[in-house]
Amino acid sequence: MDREVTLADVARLAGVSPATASRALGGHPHVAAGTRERVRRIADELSYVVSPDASRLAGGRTGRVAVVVPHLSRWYFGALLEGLEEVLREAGLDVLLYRVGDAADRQHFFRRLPARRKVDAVVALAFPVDEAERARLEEMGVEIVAAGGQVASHPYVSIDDVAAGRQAVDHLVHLGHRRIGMIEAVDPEQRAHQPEGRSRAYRLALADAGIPVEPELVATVEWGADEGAEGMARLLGLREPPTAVYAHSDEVALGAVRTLRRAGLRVPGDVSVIGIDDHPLAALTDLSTVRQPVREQGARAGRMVAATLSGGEAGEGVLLPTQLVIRGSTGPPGDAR
Amino acid sequence: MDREVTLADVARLAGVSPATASRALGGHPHVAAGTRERVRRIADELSYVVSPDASRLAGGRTGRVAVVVPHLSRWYFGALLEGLEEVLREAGLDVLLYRVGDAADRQHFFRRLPARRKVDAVVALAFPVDEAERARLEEMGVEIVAAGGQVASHPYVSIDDVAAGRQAVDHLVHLGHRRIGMIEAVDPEQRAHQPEGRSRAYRLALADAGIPVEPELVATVEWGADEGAEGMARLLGLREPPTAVYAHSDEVALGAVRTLRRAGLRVPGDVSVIGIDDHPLAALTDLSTVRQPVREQGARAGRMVAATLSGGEAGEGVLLPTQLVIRGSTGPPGDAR
DNA sequence: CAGGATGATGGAAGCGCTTCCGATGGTTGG
DNA sequence: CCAACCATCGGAAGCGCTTCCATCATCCTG
Repeated sequence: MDREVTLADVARLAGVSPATASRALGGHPHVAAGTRERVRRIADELSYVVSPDASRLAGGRTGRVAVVVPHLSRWYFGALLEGLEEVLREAGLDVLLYRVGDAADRQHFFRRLPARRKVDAVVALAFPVDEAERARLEEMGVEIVAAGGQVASHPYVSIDDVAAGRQAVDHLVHLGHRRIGMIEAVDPEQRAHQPEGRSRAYRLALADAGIPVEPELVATVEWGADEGAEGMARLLGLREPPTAVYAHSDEVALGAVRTLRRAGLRVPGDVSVIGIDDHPLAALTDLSTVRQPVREQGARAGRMVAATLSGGEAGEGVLLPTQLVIRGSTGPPGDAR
Repeated sequence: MDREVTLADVARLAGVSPATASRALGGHPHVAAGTRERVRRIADELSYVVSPDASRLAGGRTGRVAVVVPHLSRWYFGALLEGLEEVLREAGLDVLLYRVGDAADRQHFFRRLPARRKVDAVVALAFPVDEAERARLEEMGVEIVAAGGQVASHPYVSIDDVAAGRQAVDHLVHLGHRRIGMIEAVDPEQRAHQPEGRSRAYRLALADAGIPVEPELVATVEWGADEGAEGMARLLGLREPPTAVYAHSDEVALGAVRTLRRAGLRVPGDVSVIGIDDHPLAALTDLSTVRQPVREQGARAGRMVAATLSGGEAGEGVLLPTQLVIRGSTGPPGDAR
């Protein structure tokens, strides 16, 4: 079993001291250009890689980043993670995965992790980080980047939820719908006060169209397809049901569609349905939606992390564009084609 | 910023040397029971946790396990990972995530990771590990556990793919179908020679039922809903199309259903469709399937890892049971209800 | 051309832990 | 009652790296 290649090996081969070798590799100043080159070349030839453990112990970087995510089995989070992981891996950073669901998890996470200085940065995936938590991490010298959700005063990459929601609702309005319902999903595991752009978009769009907002047309459910189905049932129970429904996400919309079919109603003949995300199954089920670039958000967040850790600037927040995708689940009202 | 609690602190408080403290915490022999107790109590009070970095550097464990997974955005892998992560986190182990897709990734992974001794164990999620790779890890003292796929001669937790497939196909046979098609999905990123139990099950079930296997009734596609749709189209193009179709997984089955609907055929009136997995959307779309306990497989794998790392035995392989779930996508042939 | 400033490098300490090697003192058996 | 043992514990040496500090060799300025 061949021994590990150490810094000392590289230094010896390059004819310098370990101290200089370390500086050369770390890109520190006060190292002659020639020396730096030589050390780097030797290191490369030996395919030397610093030991994260030793480095970290001695006060350096760990080469690891924590990724915090509330769910793993939902497509959205998986795709986000996939984009992120790829970039991070290519940047030579290891990904430490933490699923943090409820409040207890959160508390535990924020108390434990930074104290052990296991990572150089944390990426919060669709995961609101509050001010106190942010301060805690900052204090410990850990960088933060958010993807799929904004963190006040921190680099993030996300979509404009309000704009996305408006694309969806405006589409329904343009089709001529006046009685538009919303199935609003809340995540029970997340803190309640999430500023819900998608819901706000609904009210804004209706207001702009001069349509009064009727509270009974808003069904609030927990996130999920079954819950979406239930929300739709609620809407169907109204004296005057909506002719179109805007769902918080595609999974919720898919649930709504099922309820409609079971009720013998045609989509979009009797009721139009639109979601948000462009989940792979949306294409399959011919669901109109607003596409957001999920993998891309993860990848961008990854690049931001890599950039800050290599000394550069992460840049400020980025909002990626969304795009209305019209499929077969939306049409003019009363169009019993 | 309060300093980290170190082993030295614990030792001092307990009135012993760091050496003894380390042994006490590590559960080594040759430590008086009383001393061990005392040290542990003090450590607990101070909520001391060993620094993985220092421990690893000094030749101990890292407290980390690598999880290798070919995909992240598919429900199956996410669910597997969710179960695994939860158990590992509770056991105090950190999860290092590696997505390893194609052959190049694999090679890179197996060459790099173990050499840097970053982890104590690796869990391969639905990821065949070949003999050479296994040997490489073993040689470096890294434990291996597989979930959702067997690894010869290593602890694993999985389902019996052949049995699951038979449950599905037998169901179609029992309903009276004689002309049964199969949409077989292969993962382009995985090595080709995966021993496909689900496909074997098809041939076995037909043989048992005395139905000749006709090659034209087997459509092989890449994994995915769209691909499933395409496979179904192929089957529909046959002179005599099948009256029932067995799909490799629910996503594939869902694609098949879409093709059938577009073709104006009723499910199950004209064609029955069954998948495997019990994907959340299967319930939603009323798809018959064979349920497998996905999260549970991940969790079990996690427990196996935790067990081996704490010195116990992981136990041999475990096959979890699957269960036929009859929904509305399967029915007797020619039942145009 | 001298004195200080600046740049490049090596020496050495030490991060927090594990473990080898001995030292110590109590046991046991002949 | 003494030698041989053994269980228990402390001392100390690193693991591989970063960084502080000291040391020279240059280089500039006046």
